[in-house]
Order: sequence, then C-alpha cells, then structure tokens
Amino acid sequence: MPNLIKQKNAAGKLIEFNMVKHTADEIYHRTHADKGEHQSLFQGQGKILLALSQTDGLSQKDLATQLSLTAQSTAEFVNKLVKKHLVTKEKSTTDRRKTVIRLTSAGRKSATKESAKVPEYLKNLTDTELDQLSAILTKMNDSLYNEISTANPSWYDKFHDSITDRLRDWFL
Amino acid sequence: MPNLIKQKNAAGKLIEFNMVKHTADEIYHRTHADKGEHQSLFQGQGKILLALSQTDGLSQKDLATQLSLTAQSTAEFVNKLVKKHLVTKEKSTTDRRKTVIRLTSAGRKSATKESAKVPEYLKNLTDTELDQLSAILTKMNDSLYNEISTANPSWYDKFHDSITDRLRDWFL
DNA sequence: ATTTTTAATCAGGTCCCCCTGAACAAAAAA
DNA sequence: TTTTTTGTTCAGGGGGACCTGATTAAAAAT
Repeated sequence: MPNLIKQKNAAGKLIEFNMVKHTADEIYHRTHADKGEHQSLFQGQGKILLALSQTDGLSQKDLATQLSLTAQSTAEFVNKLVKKHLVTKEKSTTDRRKTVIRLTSAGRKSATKESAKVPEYLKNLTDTELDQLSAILTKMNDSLYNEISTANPSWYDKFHDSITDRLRDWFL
Repeated sequence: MPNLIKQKNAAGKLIEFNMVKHTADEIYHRTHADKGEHQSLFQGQGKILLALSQTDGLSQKDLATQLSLTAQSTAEFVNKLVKKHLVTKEKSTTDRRKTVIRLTSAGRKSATKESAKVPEYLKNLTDTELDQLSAILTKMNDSLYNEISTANPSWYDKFHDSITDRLRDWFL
C-alpha cells in the first residue's frame, strides 16, 4: 500500500517544480531578449526541428505523418523555420512533388542547444541523488509510455523509438 | 566532483519526461475533447485562476500587479474566464472604480482539479522512491528559487510565498 | 471646485499552435 | 491517355499569451 501522503507530497513538489521552472524560463528569455525563442521543443516549430535532428532531409509529408500534424500546419512551421534560417526547403529530384527539408547548421545547433546542456538545478545534486532521480524518472516515463500506448497505440509507435533514439544521440 | 555522465543521464530523463508527459496530455485532451482546456496553470488564464484560488475576490489591478501582467492582459484573461463561467466580475461597492473578481464553484474546481490529484505515473513508485523524489525536487526547486531571486528579486518576492502557500492548501 | 491619479475599457497588434477547405502540379494507376 | 492519388500551397479561422496607446469614470489630492 503506497502512502498517499508521500504521493501527494511528491505531486506537490512536481507541480512546484514546473511552476518555478516556468517562471525561471520566463525571466531568462525576458532578460535575454530572446525574441520569440520561447517555443517548447515539443510543439510546432520545435517538433519539426527535433524530428529533423533525428532524421534530416524528410519531406513535409513525412514530417506531418510522423508528428501527427496536418500537411498545412507542417508547411506553416517549416516556412517559419525557413524564415529564421534554421531549415532549408528544396524540391526533391526523384519526385518533384516532394519538398525535402533539411536543417541548416544553425538549425541543428538550435535543436540541440537547450537540450544538450545540463541545467543548473541538476548540478547541486549528489551522484546518489542523480542515480535515484534517473531511476525514478525511468519508472515515471514507462508509466506514461504505457498510458500513451493504451490510449493511442499508433502515436506510441511513431513516438517511442524516435524519442529514445533522439535522447541517446544527445547525451552520448 | 559530480559525475557529468550521471548529470547528463538525469537531464536526458527529465527531457524525456517532459516530452512524454506533453504527448500524454495532448492525447488526453484530444480524446476527451477538452475544448480549450489545455492551459498551463502558470500562464494567462491559468495564472488568474491560481491567484484567485489562493485569495479570492481580488481586483483586476491586484491581479495584474501580483502576476506581473498589464492591466489590459489581465482584463483579457478575466473576460475569457467570465465567458467560461469560471469567474465573476462585480463592481466594488467601496470603490466603484474597482472590479472584484471571484471564482465560481466551477472555477475553483478547475483551478484545483488537475493539481490536487496524484498523477498515475507517481502511483507506481515505492514509498522510498517517493521520499527520494520529494527530497530531490526540493533541492531542485531551491536551486531555481535561487536563480530567480538573484535574477529578479522583485518577482521572487511576489512569487515564493504565494506558491508555497498555494501548495500547502492543495495538499493538506 | 478643479486637477490629478487610478482602475478599467476599447482598439488594434504581434506571435504561437493548429485546423478545414480549395486549388494545383506532378506522379501513379486505369 | 485519362483519371486518380499524392504533396504542397493559398486562404481563412479559432484560440492562446502578451503588449502599447488612447479613452472614460470615479476617487483623491490640491
């Protein structure tokens, strides 16, 4: 029998963490005048960058299906990224309907910069704590993967492997 | 000397957690047709709800200063919440310039519903793990509070106490 | 009693995520 | 070759988080 009090405690801390982190991020990109860089990596333009950093040179259609977006949304995000010089568009030579999207070097950097660095708030943890945290997060993630796979197996399939691949790349 | 590998490991797991959680949330409010309920609690309308759930009956001005928003943004969010029947607006009787904002019962429920319940992914953790997680998150949060207070002391002041108050209320 | 400050409103704007519908050109199938 | 399917694009829309500027009404200060 798990202890409800302990669960609530942890849940509260987690909410607090999200809240405080959100504020810290806000302050950061407020003072750093990050003009528009407040995209989550997991939405819209960020998603595209992430997918490309795993497999460069996808077509818009590929991106759309992989990311569960409409072709139009995908086009919108890609165009925005082109304007920011983070990706390039070029017509495929083999199939001239297709547009191949590629990361620029700036794009690749942008996709990995925030993710590849160890945040400050982890640096105060001891080795033991880091191990504990990793183990706990692994369990939590598995839990969430389960939720996703039962709720929506097709998303899960598109999702799980690419995520873990991506993370392996970043952190090795 | 903290172990960089361990840090990166934990950092990766954390990113993975955010990513997976984001997807799980998306699936959830996609299947539950939650029309617009995908607000972070820490932004815009969510912020307002949260502030009111701590201190009901604030004026728009009070909300604005407390949340570091302009009066106009605040008004916008409040109006949207009124449309959703989550808050009510009424002219103050003592100072007829002021508008007093109050949570409806639906509003109060909405402000606490997601937060007060223990997420599934915590329920598979053992008591020991829960304790470890709480301890680790406490350290991480302190780290972030520090960041905030050095970067922007005034935000910190508005922030810290009300947060901890809020969390105490939810979880007791 | 008049000026000034304050709380809120309207108007309009920027950027973000995301979708539907309609058009169009290139490739594949009939 | 004609039809159908596929990949993109254009147009337009809904909702969200913010913001600045200008105006109004009520309270406070002079």
